[in-house]
Amino acid sequence: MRDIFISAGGRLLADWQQACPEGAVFRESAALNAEIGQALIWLHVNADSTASMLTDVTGLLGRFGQARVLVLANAPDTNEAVAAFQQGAAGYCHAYSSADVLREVRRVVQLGGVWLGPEVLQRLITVGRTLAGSSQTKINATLDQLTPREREVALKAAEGLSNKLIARELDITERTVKAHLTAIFERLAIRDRLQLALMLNDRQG
Amino acid sequence: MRDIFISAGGRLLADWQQACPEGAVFRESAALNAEIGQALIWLHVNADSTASMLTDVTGLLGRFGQARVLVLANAPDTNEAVAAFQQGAAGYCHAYSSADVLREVRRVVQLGGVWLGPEVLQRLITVGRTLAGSSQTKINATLDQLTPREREVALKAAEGLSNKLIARELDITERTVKAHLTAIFERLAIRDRLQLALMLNDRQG
DNA sequence: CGAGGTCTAGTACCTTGGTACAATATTTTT
DNA sequence: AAAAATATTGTACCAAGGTACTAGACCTCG
Repeated sequence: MRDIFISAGGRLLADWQQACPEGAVFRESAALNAEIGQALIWLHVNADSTASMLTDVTGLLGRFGQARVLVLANAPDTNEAVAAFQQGAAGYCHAYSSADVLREVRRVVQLGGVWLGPEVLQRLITVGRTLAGSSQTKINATLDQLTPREREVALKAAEGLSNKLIARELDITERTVKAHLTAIFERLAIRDRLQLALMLNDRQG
Repeated sequence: MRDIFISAGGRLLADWQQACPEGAVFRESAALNAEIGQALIWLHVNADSTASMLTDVTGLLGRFGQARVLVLANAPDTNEAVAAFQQGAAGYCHAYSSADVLREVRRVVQLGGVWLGPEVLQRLITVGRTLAGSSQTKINATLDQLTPREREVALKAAEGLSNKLIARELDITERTVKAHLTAIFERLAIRDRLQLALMLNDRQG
C-alpha cells in the first residue's frame, strides 16, 4: 500500500519519512490525479482549516474509493477528529507523532481498522453511541404516530417493496396499500415513499 | 419512569426487587398492552434464545416508542450484546448483577444514555467503527463505478430530489437526468431510485 | 347507542418514473 | 486517426405511484 502525503509544505517531516521511507508528497489534494489504487493518504492540516480539511477528506474518498485517508493535525482537536471520522477518515493523529506511533497507526489502518486516540475514543463512545440511540428512538417516535397496519406498510415501503408486493405480503389489495400510504404521508408530512425510506433508514442520528 | 420486567419466571429476582422496588413483572412481552408511556423495560433472556430476544426488542420498541429496553442475560455473550444494541436496546447486562450495578444501569439509561459493559465497549469500538468505516468505503466503491456527472445525479436522487429538481439544479433537461439515471441503474444493477437511496444512505455497514 | 378511529376497497384520474429508439457534440483512450 | 466513453436532448410510450371521492365492516369508548 503506497503512502501519499498531502502537505502544504511539500516536504516530509523527519518522523514521517522514518515511518514511510517510500512516501510521496504533494502540496495539495488536487494534484493527485493518477490511478493511485489502494493508497494510504496522509492529509496534513493545521488548526484553522477544519472546513477545507473535511472537503478534502470527502473529495479524496469520492475520487479514490479504494484509498484510506488519515488526518495529521498540527493542533489536534477532538471535535475536528470526530468530524473527520464522520467524513470517512480512517485515522486522526498528531502531525508531530513519533515514527513509532505513525508506524502503528499505519499498521492498524492498513489492516482495515480505524485508528483512534484515547480522547477521540472517549468522545466516540459517549457522543457516537448516544447519537445512535437517539436516532433509534427518533425512528420509533416516527413509527409511533402510525397505526399498527400503517407501520407494517411503512416499513415494507421503506425497504423498497412495490405496492403490488406489499399488497401480496399483507394479503390485501394494492388499493388498500395506497390508502395506507396516503394516510402515512399525510401524518408524517412527507411527499412520497422515498422520503419515508430516508426517514426510516437514517441511522446517522 | 416505571420499571417493567419481562421474565418467563414471572417473578423478580432479589436484586431486581432491591434496585426497583416498584417494578412490575410480566411473563412475556405480549402481555404488555396498556399505555405504558416512558417505561423502562427489562427483558430477561437466557442464552439459547438470541433470536426471540431480538424479536422482542424490536417488537417492544415498535409498540412502545417512548420506552427504553434493557436486556438482562443469564449468560452474557458479547455477540448477543452487540446484536441487542443494533436492535435499539439501551443496555445489556448480567441478569445476576448486584442491585448496585442495576441501579447504576438504570440511572444511566434513564438519563438518555446507553449502558455498556467493558467487553461490549471494546467490541463496539473495534467492530462498530470498523463497520462504519467499511460502510463508507462501500459507498465510495459504489460511486466509483459511476462517471462524475452520474455521481452528481445519483447523490441528488438518493437525497430524494425529483427528476425535475435535479434537472433544475444541474441546469440540464429532465430528459438528460433520466438518461443518467437509466445508466446508473444498469451499472449498479438496481431497479429504481429507491434502491439507489438505500444503497447510498445505508450507514449500517 | 352513536361518534370516531381503523381497515378495507372500488373507480377514476393525474403525475412521475423509467424505457425504447434514436441523434449530436465533446473528450478520452487506444 | 479511429474507437470508445461521456454528456446532452428529442419523441413516444408504459408502468407505477399518488390523489380525490366514496363507502362498508368492525371495534372501542363515552
